[in-house]
Amino acid sequence: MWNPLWNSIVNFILWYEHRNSMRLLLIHADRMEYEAKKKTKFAENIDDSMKHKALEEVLVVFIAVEENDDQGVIEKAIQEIIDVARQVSAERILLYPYAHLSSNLAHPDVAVALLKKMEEEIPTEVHRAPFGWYKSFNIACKGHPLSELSKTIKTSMESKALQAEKKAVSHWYILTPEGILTRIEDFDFKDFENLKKFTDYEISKSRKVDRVPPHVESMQKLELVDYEEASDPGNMRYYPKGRLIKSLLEQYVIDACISHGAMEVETPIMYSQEHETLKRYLDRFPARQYTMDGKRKLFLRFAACFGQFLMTHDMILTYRALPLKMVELTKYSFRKEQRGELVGLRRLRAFTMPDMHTICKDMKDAMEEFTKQYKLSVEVLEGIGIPSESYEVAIRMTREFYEENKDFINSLVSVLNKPVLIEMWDDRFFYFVLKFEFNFIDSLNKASALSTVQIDVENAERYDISYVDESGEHKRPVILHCSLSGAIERCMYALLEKAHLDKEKGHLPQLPVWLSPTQVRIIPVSERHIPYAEQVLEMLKGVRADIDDRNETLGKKIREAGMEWIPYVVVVGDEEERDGTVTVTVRSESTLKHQKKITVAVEDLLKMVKRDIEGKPYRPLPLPVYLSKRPKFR
RNA sequence: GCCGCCGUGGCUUAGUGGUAUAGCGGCUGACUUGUAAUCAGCAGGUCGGGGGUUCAAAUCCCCCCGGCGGCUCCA
Repeated sequence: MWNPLWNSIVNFILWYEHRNSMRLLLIHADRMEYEAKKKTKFAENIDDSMKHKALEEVLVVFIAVEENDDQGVIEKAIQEIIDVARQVSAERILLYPYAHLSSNLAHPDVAVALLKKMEEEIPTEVHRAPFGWYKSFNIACKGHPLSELSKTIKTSMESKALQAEKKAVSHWYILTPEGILTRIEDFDFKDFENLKKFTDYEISKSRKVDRVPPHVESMQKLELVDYEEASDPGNMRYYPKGRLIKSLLEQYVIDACISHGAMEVETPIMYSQEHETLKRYLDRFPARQYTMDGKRKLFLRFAACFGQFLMTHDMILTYRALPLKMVELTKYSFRKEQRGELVGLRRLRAFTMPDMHTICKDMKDAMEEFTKQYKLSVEVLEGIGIPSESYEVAIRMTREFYEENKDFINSLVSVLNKPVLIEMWDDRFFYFVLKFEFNFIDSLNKASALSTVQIDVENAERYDISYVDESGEHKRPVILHCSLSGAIERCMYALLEKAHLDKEKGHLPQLPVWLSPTQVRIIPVSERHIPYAEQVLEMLKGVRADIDDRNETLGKKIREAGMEWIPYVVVVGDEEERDGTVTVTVRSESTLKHQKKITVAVEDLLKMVKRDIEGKPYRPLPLPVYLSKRPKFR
């Protein structure tokens, strides 16, 4: 009898991770007897009748009152208890404060008050064990199917906020560069296949797929990134080549932010769960948080907003400094996304993104900045290797914002000169009034947001951020949230998926040259050509080149260079050595059947590669130069 | 989180009740190569983990972990 009871208590504690909820463990017992032995420092004052009780045919309700529990929770809990009591035909109820059900307890005064309230409001015979005493107890659980139940009663506050969001009704349109707003059911998608896919994805939510996305196979085969079973799902392992690509993208994107005028900062990755301002966020999105319950309860950030807003709160800001931009490359942002949503590099639980915030004087300035960042996002994605044909634009806003700023919205649409998906809400349910996203559409017709900018009209207030205007008055700024590229990992996903889409069109899959781990592979025809290969390597300064010195046939080395997606494959033998040239297979101009081969001077090859990578970050080869010395990672 | 499918050497995989198959990769040797896999030999497996059924489990049952897909969700 004791084992099942304690098992159920332990399971219960392990099972529930929810925050801000009252926790109940209900045991229908033949008999329950307790005795208050000794006071703890939280002990309530009680008369003798409460010190010892023995009850029969009783529903014992072990209760932990949690932080933020309120009247709404109490009502729901009472209803729950009454329902169970009726179901099991219990004659009486015993409320038994049991702190061990939770690691997030309410203040003792609050807990006692709420327990008393429950005692008063339960209509049947009800008893209450004293709060804050060390008690011995002896329970005889009946052991029928309903005799042991555990319940978590969630706060009504939280559910109200979530319910409101769920009620947000979306109106969908397509807006053309000519400024014509059409309801989606009336729009002719004939020439806009990708936009159709995106719209279907957003609205009809039909997402039938029976395949592993292609980028997952690529990221593993190319030895870029892999799953790490020993970690939490969605936390990846990066091999040297994957780390290189990620580093280069990170550098490129942060450079773009800085040359746009942003100040790079760094803020903590973890924050206190008790912090007044941050708490409200947590209440709204309790399940998506990585939390750590040590001596101090902490949670891991999901973006750099917290750190930057807390920093801005402490700053002295005048109108002269605005618009003011701050950026952090978040390594990492943590979001405990639901298990079933994590796929390869598409959605992770730990990811890196440029998170830039712009403090603007007013809505007018915010809109100006919004347009600049919209255009910059186009450039940045282009630079990364994701052209505008690969993604579709969504603009989401309140109806009010649209009605007041039609020309402005039209001007955004004309930037890329193609129709965009519009989502409108009658009321503002989120912290922003306007946002755009660029959504990559993959080979399985799934859409993923890359770049995004939002106009935030709520957080200046929440974080008490203000600036002093020309007349010396304190004013609330409007804040822009911007992620120029979206998550870096997601850019890698998009590049790999794009390579796969190109392959389906008959091209050889490839990464942009500046991101290719090996840019030039030098293959000596036989062992005696290795010294010349080394000479060529020496001349290719500032290029990631390596030498396949393995004891393999030429055919095999060529094949493997191809399977590594290497953009320039150089073969050197007697002829090249004699003439001081190289024979290069240019991947971007080849197909599997017909390879484009050119014989050029080494300097000319160097010029070709340099032209490809101009203006992009460079890092050296992440692996040994000689292939014979390389490990295999999988 | 819920539902479904999956998990065999580093990788891909055969094997549905009698302790396991092959290829690639690795190591050794031969060959010294001219544009997408040279030949031979050798080594390598607690069949994701735990429990159960059975004389006997990779195979059947239960639980857990991990992967994929769907639902839901994405500050």
